Amino acid sequence: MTGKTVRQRGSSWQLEKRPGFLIRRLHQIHVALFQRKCAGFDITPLQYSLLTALARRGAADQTTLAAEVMLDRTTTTGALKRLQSRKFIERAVHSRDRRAQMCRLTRSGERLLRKIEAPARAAHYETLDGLSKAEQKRFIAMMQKVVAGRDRLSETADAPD
Amino acid sequence: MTGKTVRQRGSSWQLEKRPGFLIRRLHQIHVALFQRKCAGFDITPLQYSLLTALARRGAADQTTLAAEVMLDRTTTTGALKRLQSRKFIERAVHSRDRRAQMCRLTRSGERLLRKIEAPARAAHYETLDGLSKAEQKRFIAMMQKVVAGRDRLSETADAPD
DNA sequence: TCACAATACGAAGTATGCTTCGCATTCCGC
DNA sequence: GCGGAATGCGAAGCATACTTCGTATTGTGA
Repeated sequence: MTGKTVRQRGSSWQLEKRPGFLIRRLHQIHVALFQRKCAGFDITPLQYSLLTALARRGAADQTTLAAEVMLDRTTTTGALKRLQSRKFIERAVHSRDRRAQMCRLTRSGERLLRKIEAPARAAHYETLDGLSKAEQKRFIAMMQKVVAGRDRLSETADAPD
Repeated sequence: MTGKTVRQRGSSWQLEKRPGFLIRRLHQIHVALFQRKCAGFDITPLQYSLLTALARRGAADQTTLAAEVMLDRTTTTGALKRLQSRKFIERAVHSRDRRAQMCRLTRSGERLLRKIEAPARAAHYETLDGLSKAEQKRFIAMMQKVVAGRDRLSETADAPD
């Protein structure tokens, strides 16, 4: 109270210019948009990613799926359980490796995936509304560039400080 | 099993090209990097945003802070409580409006903010490693463009489908 | 074969982030 | 000054997301 507060010195930089802050906002916007566009289905972006990965692979254990969508195993398991409880996927112990839970789409899951594709795609691209088509392309390319090379979870530049 | 699965038809598009997926990865990368760079302080990006906002304002009620960092009230309250429990901020009922909780930095919070600024800034910019300086500038500008106009939470294009 | 490493999970704990509901207080029109 | 609207919070519930620790199973080398 008596002393001078820290407030906004020359060295501070605006919240709205920090990459991390903007990224969080983008994420927030995308999730909200996805929920809106896919309202009737009650599916989250993560669940959609998992269903997609499962469709591509046909069947897979949870660790493989986690790697596919770039998530840790625990979070992945939680989402898969929720999908299972809604009968979109089946989970069963692998026949030859009883440690593993093999997952696959149910008919219902396949149907869902077909119906949700259009609105999901719309949500993904509407997130970048405000950018021109050309800018969107550049933006996506840049994101891929940033993400490239950081394939492993938490592997974010092992260089020393 | 008997029928054909959904797997990867012409209309499906790769996980790694979806804006939303890439944004989630960026967010993930930034958070991990922030934790690494600011390891000794045990502060999250959100907490850092709140401390910054508080420093700028001097003191503020929770709703104002939530708007400042673009978060819903409940999440903000949770983070503020954690900051309070670690004595980085004080929370007290407003003298003239007993509904409101006024927050302000403690000395300890001010000290923390000064010490954490450099590594935090480094984390924000290292997130965009892989892009040249010029690209980083364009990237940030594009993010601001996307975010602009969606000021309110969940306000993600009120246009009809 | 038998100890040991690697693997696939699960449980628990913490933090973020949202929604809906409800309470207390304040403000505002009359 | 009084009744209802608006405001600031809190609680509960769900989903994401990470870490650490423990357990069961498999594979491997001596």
